[in-house]
Amino acid sequence: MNIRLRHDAIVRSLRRTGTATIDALADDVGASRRTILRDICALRDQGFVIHSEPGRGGGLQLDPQSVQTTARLAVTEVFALLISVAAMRAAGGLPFSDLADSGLAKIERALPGDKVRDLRRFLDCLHIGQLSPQQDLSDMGPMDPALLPAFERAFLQRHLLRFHYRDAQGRETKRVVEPQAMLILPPLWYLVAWDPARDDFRHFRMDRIGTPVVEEGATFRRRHVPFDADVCPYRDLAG
Amino acid sequence: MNIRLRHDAIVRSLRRTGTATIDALADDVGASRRTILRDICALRDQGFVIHSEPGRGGGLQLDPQSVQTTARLAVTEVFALLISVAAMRAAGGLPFSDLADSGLAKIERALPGDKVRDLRRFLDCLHIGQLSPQQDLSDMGPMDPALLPAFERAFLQRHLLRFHYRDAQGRETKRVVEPQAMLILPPLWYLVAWDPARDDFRHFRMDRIGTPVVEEGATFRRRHVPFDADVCPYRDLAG
DNA sequence: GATAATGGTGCCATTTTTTGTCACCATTGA
DNA sequence: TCAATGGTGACAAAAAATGGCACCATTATC
Repeated sequence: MNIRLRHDAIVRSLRRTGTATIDALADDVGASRRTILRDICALRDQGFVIHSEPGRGGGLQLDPQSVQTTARLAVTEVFALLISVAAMRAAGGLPFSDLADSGLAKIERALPGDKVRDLRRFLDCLHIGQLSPQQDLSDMGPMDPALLPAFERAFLQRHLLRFHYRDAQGRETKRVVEPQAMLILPPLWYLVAWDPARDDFRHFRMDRIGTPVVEEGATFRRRHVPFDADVCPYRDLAG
Repeated sequence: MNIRLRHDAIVRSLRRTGTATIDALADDVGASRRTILRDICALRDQGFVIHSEPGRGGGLQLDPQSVQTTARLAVTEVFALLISVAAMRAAGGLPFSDLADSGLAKIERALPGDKVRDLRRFLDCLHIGQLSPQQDLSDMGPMDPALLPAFERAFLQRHLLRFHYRDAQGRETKRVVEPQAMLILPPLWYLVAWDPARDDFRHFRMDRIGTPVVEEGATFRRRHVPFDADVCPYRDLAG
């Protein structure tokens, strides 16, 4: 039997029986006593909490709280989870935000190294806040999640972004900007960008941005994004 | 080299180089051509999308969208993630809530069957809403995450809960109640319970509940919890 | 059409890892 | 004391992974 299947079988058996002796497990999964002991070691290394009681009447016991699950996640899914938990924390937090963080940390550790670096650099560009209750959301449009890859690429490789923008008054303008940060004020997202044509920062509400095009040829340098009330008064500033 | 490490190395190499030939990969990770081919097979089985182009100028190419990660999560961590994403969605949502859901669905599928049932039943008891801005949070205390297991047990096995409760005026009372639901108004949590002594529903703010004791002997039946404005006016009701 | 570069498969001997067996130790309750 | 239990080390046997080889199919280039 495959070693991973056997590990799963041992966990199942322990969950079912509550307490089991090594010999019972060996019988159950069809392996030798020694192998079971090696498996128990491996499972403990993997984070399962298995209590053992020596002596007559003893045995092995799996802490049900430590039952774990493995899932394969795409990078974008990990990203979405990170944002959700971070935004929730910014919104006031839940008693279990710490637990969620520890889960996410495990997920992050499992990511390939370069993806972690990318993710970190992208997350560094994110600023999460709370929307003031006065904000009028009546005209909020949907945002296309498919935009994300373009933004990620523009942010990570410092490429200029070109898009059409429709402002609060419905005026449409063409923009070529340096994407410097993302501002999240659930449920709104803003792109904070340096607009070279206007020589100033501008905030663009993501649901008002037309399909963006990454300008592969041009790069820019990062600027200090001032997130104070003067520059970022939590409203649409892209006039 | 360990087989898993080599698989990781291959994925890294493919990500770095874009397109690579089998021989180049073999050189890179220090294995034979045959082994690389077997590894590619295994990676494809694991869900990585690897395009291959035969003939001169061909090679292997990893679909960057298919990079995946596996993490082992404890059940409580899964629970915390579910709550965070659900609460975020209730608070207005993010453009990526759907992606987060798809990630969580994968995680949930990987959980052992009985744990999924428990989790569902517990989640059914959760009601997530938004706090009205008028709520005074100045006296908000910390909530002990260690309370969770007791609540989970009480909910799932329909056991009465006994605890001390300190109301908004600071009065302390003893309670023995039927836990019927949890109301989450970030950052506050409420226990919605039927209080047999008062023959009515009561809302208890979680941070005002003393260490709860599960009454193993007594069980109760579930009641319809009315979540309308009359019964749940988003304030502390446990008078 | 020939040729070289590429992905892909089957076979088998060799190397590495995993497994089983055995002897032994420590702890516990009867 | 004794029997039942968890735990460790050593070593040979069994199983799995690996490398090398021959060979096939496809493709671009000469």
